[in-house]
Amino acid sequence: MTRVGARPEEDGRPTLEDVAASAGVSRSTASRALNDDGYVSARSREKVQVAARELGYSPNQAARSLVTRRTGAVAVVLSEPEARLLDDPYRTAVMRAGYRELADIGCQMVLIFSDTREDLDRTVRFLDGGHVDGVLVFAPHRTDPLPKALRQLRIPVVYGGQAAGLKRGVHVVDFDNEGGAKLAVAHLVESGHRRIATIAGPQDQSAAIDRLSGWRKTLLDAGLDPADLAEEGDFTLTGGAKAMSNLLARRPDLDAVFVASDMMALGALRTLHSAGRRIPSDVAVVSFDDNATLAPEMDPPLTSVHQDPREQVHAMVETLLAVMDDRDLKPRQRILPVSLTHRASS
Amino acid sequence: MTRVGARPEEDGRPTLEDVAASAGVSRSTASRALNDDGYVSARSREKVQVAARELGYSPNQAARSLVTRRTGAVAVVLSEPEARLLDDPYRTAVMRAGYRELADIGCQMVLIFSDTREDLDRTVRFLDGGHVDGVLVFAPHRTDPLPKALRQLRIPVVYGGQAAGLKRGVHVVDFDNEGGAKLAVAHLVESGHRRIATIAGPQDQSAAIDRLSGWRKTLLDAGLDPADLAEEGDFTLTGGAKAMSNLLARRPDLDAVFVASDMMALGALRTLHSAGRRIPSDVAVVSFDDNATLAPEMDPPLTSVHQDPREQVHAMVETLLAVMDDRDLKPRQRILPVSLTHRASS
DNA sequence: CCAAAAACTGGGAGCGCTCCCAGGAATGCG
DNA sequence: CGCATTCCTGGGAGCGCTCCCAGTTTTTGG
Repeated sequence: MTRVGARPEEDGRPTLEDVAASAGVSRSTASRALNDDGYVSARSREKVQVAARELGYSPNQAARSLVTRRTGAVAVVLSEPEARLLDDPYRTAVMRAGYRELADIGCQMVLIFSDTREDLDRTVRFLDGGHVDGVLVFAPHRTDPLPKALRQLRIPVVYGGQAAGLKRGVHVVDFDNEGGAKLAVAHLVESGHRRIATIAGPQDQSAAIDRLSGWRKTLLDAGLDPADLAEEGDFTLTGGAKAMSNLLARRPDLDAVFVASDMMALGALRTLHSAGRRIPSDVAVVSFDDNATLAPEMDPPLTSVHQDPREQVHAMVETLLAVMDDRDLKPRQRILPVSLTHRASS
Repeated sequence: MTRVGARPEEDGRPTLEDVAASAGVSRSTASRALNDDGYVSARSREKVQVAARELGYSPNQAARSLVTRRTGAVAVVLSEPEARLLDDPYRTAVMRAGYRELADIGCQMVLIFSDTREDLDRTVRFLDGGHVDGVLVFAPHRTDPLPKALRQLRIPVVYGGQAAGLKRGVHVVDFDNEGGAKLAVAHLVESGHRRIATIAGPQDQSAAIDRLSGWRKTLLDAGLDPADLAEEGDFTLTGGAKAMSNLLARRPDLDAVFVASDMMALGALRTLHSAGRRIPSDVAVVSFDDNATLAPEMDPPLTSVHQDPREQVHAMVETLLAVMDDRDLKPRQRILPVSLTHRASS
């Protein structure tokens, strides 16, 4: 067996020891040079960096995290039935935002879809296995068993939106859903509308519940009657379309509708168009999400309650870092403000 | 300092040594029992399992992968400009499918969005850092510098769709884009249509190019003239709508259109509706993707060329496993067949 | 010019695991 | 009953890294 060179040839991956040898310094010095901490002379640092580049060195993460007890990875868990997820542009935006925000702090995102019962076990096992330093969880459904299962975790967890069944003791970053709905409906009231319907989201989700209650409260405050004017959708396009036709059938006289998501609004618009209603003159429409690729692109462009996924994830990461810094930080509940983006549909 | 118990209390995480001690066996035996390999007596195995459960033991993955040289993770890289990605339901489906398929073989998916120039460096560094055992790459754009950069990787890579600028030497699983387009257009020809337009995808992507050429070839074979009947979209809803109105302006006499994606078809339908054309009697529409949450839900439901993301990812994972098994497997180019799903739009 | 401080270096220990190997216990068979 | 075979066990080495510490060199300043 003829083998050229020393260790690096063994399996193609040079180790820190190889770099050190090639640079003519010790492993310790090489480590200090590459992580630049501690005292290293400019000469040594230079030599080490050159050697590392020449050998194509990249540190073995497993070895590093074995001793540092840090993985440099954060999990983002999306707990939602499959079909929903595909349809929900807000979730897509969240993934993207998660990736960016975590990259900004030098962390890798590990995306986890948790849906079925067996997913739950696997998810918990994974998260508890030391693969990641922290977890961001989106589990909108109130009956979701995941949040309870996550209590046993030994790593920091931050929730995006209310965590099912865990009022206290967890870190949450949510949007002001009720406030946003009030904003939207108040705007419709001020514009002179009197028969303001709503297409609500599924009432097993806090966000949907809060948006519905915001609508109801604002109507009552304005002395308007909400009876017969609410219909529940499922946050999908077809769900929105169906809810809209139900509403039209029941209350053909409605003059405005507050829709709890952009996607459902897309469906509602389709129904309104084929029913020959003009927007906003016959029926004004205001929705919720203000998704960048949906709301402004519709016909007509939608007035929508603006919530920025990036902002939410940013706040979540901020909280996560705080918890990693101080393990028994007292639970933080942050409610982010929302605003109304005014467009042609109202 | 009063401290109860032994090591486990130190930082809350019991080690294999702790489990072994608690079970009254050696570390080696405990390891064998938990990974069930080698010889372990039923008695020992039982004791170890009980101890592990009681202590809430979960193995330290860093330590394990340090010695096994396996991480149990596979990266899925999506290289695409931000805006595109949000809009593209096929990509969402790919993420989901990737998660499922990888979970099935006991691997964790690490999702990576690579978009900007700096992403590229970070991505390569990460992939080469030993975080993952293999990579699945979706880089549809021909000018994308990523595939070239990935050549230096020391771990297996499999591409979904043609890899930019790398004809040979890489593993690819693609769909038969040209064949699918031919299927679609042939169907329109057989139904008696003669002025068959197309809304193509961006011509910097292989898939889009192949679909366009499939359309062209089929027309020529049928003795039809493709002149003035092709318009380029960008795979988005609004892009599809715009392309459709351009086509209508140029060729008001068109009687069918082959659209290169469901999303663009959604836009095209909108334009056709507001132009008062009836579907399929005035204009027949056939699209590409057959996305489960789009094609069947449209008005009318779309005839579409069916390609299953799950099938593609499955084949990619299969290939990946083969390469991990045999590092210098000769490059595999798999082309998956597609079929036509017939619905009301044609 | 010399002691103290600061700057720098290398070796050793050890993170928690798997794998190899030597040795002991149980079992088989002539 | 003796010996080979299978079964089972524990100890040791070592994966590649970081951190600690002791030792050496350089710089500082009275």
